[in-house]
Amino acid sequence: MAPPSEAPDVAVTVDLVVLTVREDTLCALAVRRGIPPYRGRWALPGGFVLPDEDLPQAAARELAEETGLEQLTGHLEQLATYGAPRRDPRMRVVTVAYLALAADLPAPRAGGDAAAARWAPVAELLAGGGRLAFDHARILGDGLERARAKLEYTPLATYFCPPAFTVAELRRVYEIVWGVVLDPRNFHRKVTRAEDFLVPTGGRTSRKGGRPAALFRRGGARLLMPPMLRPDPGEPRRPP
Amino acid sequence: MAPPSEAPDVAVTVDLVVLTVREDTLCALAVRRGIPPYRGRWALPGGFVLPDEDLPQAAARELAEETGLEQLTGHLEQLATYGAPRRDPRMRVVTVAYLALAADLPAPRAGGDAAAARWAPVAELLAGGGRLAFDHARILGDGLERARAKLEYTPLATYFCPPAFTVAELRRVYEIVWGVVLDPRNFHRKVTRAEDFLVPTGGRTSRKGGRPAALFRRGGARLLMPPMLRPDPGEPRRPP
DNA sequence: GCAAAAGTGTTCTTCGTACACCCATGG
DNA sequence: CCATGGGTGTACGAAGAACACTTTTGC
Repeated sequence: MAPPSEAPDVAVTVDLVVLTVREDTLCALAVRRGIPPYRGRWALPGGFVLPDEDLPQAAARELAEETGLEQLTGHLEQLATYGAPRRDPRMRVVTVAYLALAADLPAPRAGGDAAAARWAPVAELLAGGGRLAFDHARILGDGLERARAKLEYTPLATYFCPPAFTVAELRRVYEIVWGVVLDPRNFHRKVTRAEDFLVPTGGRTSRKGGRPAALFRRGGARLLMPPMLRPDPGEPRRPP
Repeated sequence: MAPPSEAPDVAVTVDLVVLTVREDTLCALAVRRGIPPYRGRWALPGGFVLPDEDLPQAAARELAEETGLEQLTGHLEQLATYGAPRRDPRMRVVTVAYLALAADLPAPRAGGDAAAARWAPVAELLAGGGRLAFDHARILGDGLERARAKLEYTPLATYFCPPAFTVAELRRVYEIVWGVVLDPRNFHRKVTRAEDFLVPTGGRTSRKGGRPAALFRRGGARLLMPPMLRPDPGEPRRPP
C-alpha cells in the first residue's frame, strides 16, 4: 500500500518463459549461467528492472535482447511473481515472471551473465528435478500450465505459427503443446467457424503429396468461442 | 534472473483485493489513508513484505491484520504485480496484488497507516475515476475480473458463503458478482450434479414462507465441471 | 490411377435453456 | 388452502465425438 521511509534490501527482476514450437517439440529459451550461483546450470533468461522502466517494458526489453524478437510479433503477458526469501542465496530477489510465445525463431544469442543460450525442449528442462537454476523449474511449469490452459479459449496458439499458416499447422501446435491427438476434421470445422479467429489470406500451400491447404492469418478475435476442448492426455503422438 | 552487486532502490509491498458479499452487494475492503500521499483517500489494504517472509505469507498476514480472518476460511491467490515507475510518488514501489474472497465478516478494524477501514461496494469504489489512491482502481478492477472469470469453472463462489449454505444463497453470489439473473431450477441441477462440488450436510433451513432448503458445504472439487456459463449481462436485478 | 492430405456431411450423444409441474412449509 | 420458495421432469436446440465420404493435388 505505501512504501517505507527506508528502502528495504530487495532487488526486482523479470524472468521470461519464452515458448516456441520447433521440430514438433515444445521448446523454451534457456541460458547457461556464466557466474555463480548455479554457474554452468541452465536458467530462464531475465534481468533487472531498470529504474525508469515499467515491468512490461523490462520484459519486452529482455525478450528483444535475448531473441531479437520484435514486439510486433509474438505474445507477452505477465505470469506470476516469485519472492521466497532465499530463492537467490545472495540476497532477497523478487522476480516477476512473464510468458512469451513466438513462432520458430533463429538460434538465440548469449549475452550479459549468460555463457550460452539455446532452445531446449520443455520436457528436458523439467525432467529430473534440479536441472534449472533457482526456482526456474517451477516458473517454467507454471508458464507451461498457463499456455496450455489459454490455448483452450484464446487465439494464443496462432502466436506459435508464422504470419500465414494452414489449419493443419495450427492443429499441430495444439497437439504438441497438449500432448494429444486431435481429429483433423472436427478441428478444421471448429477453427474455421469461430468468428474472427482465422482470416483466409487467399493463398494456398503446395506440397509433395495431397491437396493444397488454404492459408490463414490470425483474426481479430481475443476469445475462441466456443472454446477448444482439451481431451485428457495419455494418447501417443505419431512420429514427425 | 540474477541479482545485481548493488541493491537498487526498490520497495516491495503486497496489496489486497478482499471481496465479500454483504446485503446483496459485492464489497471490497478499503482503508482510508492517514498519511500522504493521497491522505484521506480510500485505498486497498496492504503493506511491506518483511525480510524473512514469502509473498503468500505477507498477503495472509496483512489479511489477518486487517480483517481478523483466519486462513482456514476464505480463499487467497496471487492476482498480478504492478510496478510502474511513478505509481508511488515517493519512491519505486513494486506491489504484488493478492485476491482474497471471504464470507460476510464483521466490520474491519483500522490500523497502521490506515485512519479507517470499511467494506465498500465495489461499484462505488470504481465509479468516477480517481477515487482510489495510487493505481488501486486498476488493481481492484483486475481482481474483480479475475473473480468473475473464476466463478465459471471453480468452486470460488462457495468462499463467499458461510460454512453451510443453501443452493439459493450460492446462486445469489453468482447473480450479484456477475450482475445477472440465473434460472433457479437449472442452477440447482447444475451445482448439485457436479462431482464433489457440494456436499449435503443433512441440515435444512427454516424460514417464514416456502419449503425449507437443504444445506450444503463446499466439496473437494477444485474445478466445476461442466462449467457454469455466464449469460451476457444487462438484465436488471430484483430488489433485496 | 493411386497415394496423401484437405475439407464436408451425417449420426449420435451430451448438455444448456426454457418452462411446466410437483413438494413442503408457514400462516 | 394458499402463498412462497425448493426441487424434478421434459422437450427442444446447439455443439462435441466419431467417422464415412468427397475433393484436389503430386507422381
